Amino acid sequence: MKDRQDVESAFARSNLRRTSQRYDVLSWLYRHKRHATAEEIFAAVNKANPRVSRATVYNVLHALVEGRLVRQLNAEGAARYDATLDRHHHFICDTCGAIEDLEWFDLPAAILRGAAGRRAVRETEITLHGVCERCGRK
Amino acid sequence: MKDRQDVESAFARSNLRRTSQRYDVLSWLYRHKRHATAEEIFAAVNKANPRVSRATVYNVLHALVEGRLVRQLNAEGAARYDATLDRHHHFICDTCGAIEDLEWFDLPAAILRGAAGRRAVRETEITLHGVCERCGRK
DNA sequence: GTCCCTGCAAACGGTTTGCACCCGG
DNA sequence: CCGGGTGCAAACCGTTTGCAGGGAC
Repeated sequence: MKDRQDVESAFARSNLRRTSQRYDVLSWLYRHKRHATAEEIFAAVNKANPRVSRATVYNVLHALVEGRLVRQLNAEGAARYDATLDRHHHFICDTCGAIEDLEWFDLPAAILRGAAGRRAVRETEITLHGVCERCGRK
Repeated sequence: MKDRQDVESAFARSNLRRTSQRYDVLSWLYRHKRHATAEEIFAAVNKANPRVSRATVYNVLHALVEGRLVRQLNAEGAARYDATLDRHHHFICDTCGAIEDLEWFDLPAAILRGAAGRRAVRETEITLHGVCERCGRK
């Protein structure tokens, strides 16, 4: 099963201690939808394995973000988490609040260089805001 | 004095009822640094005019965002607010957490169109993450 | 064996709410 | 005068913390 290998190799790559709770959270993120809140993750993972507490889900998410296995997205209300299997940007609907993924594209290098000046850029985050297809049809 | 005119004309443009609390908040945003949290705004405005309560600052900020006079930035922890006198992007330092403004630049139209598909885009938000000049020098 | 991780519950910070009063149009 | 805006305090929700016990390496 592919998921399991992905999770194990992610731990191997990352120098993070592999605990069952970390395994459960990361594997859930690989298997489920992006943009989940910590609370959603806690509910799902704790249901499957009650040996995972709320505080630990928060701890684990921080560790995974720190180890670059998971990406944190600051939205209104609660933070949202994505396993970083592939890079992508986001679209947020003004009307219904849905967060949709957009395929990855690069900011042209010349523009990026001009904008960044002397700062060292690690990541470019692009979020489009507007009206999603579903809301636009009404 | 220029500020006052800006604030008044912003209310005229926006169809928002002009109350003294709204005036105080918007005028403070015009006169002070960007990226202030609601709490910072409350502290400053309430000090100058105790007739402004915390709840009202939150109400007012929502109304101003709704009326497009102010932009809301979702960062870690608390939301941050900018009066939208000019458009700009942001840089957030991984090390010290500072939020710096970047001059406005457009995402090339062809790229934007490709990314958006059929969605109606109202705004493009670009946030660069990395290490700021000050932290990079250490 | 050591240190880091975990579980629990209490605390915390930012934000929202309910309701009576007030003021702008 | 009407309807939306305001002040206050309590409630709420997402998140963090302190500490005792447990598991990874």
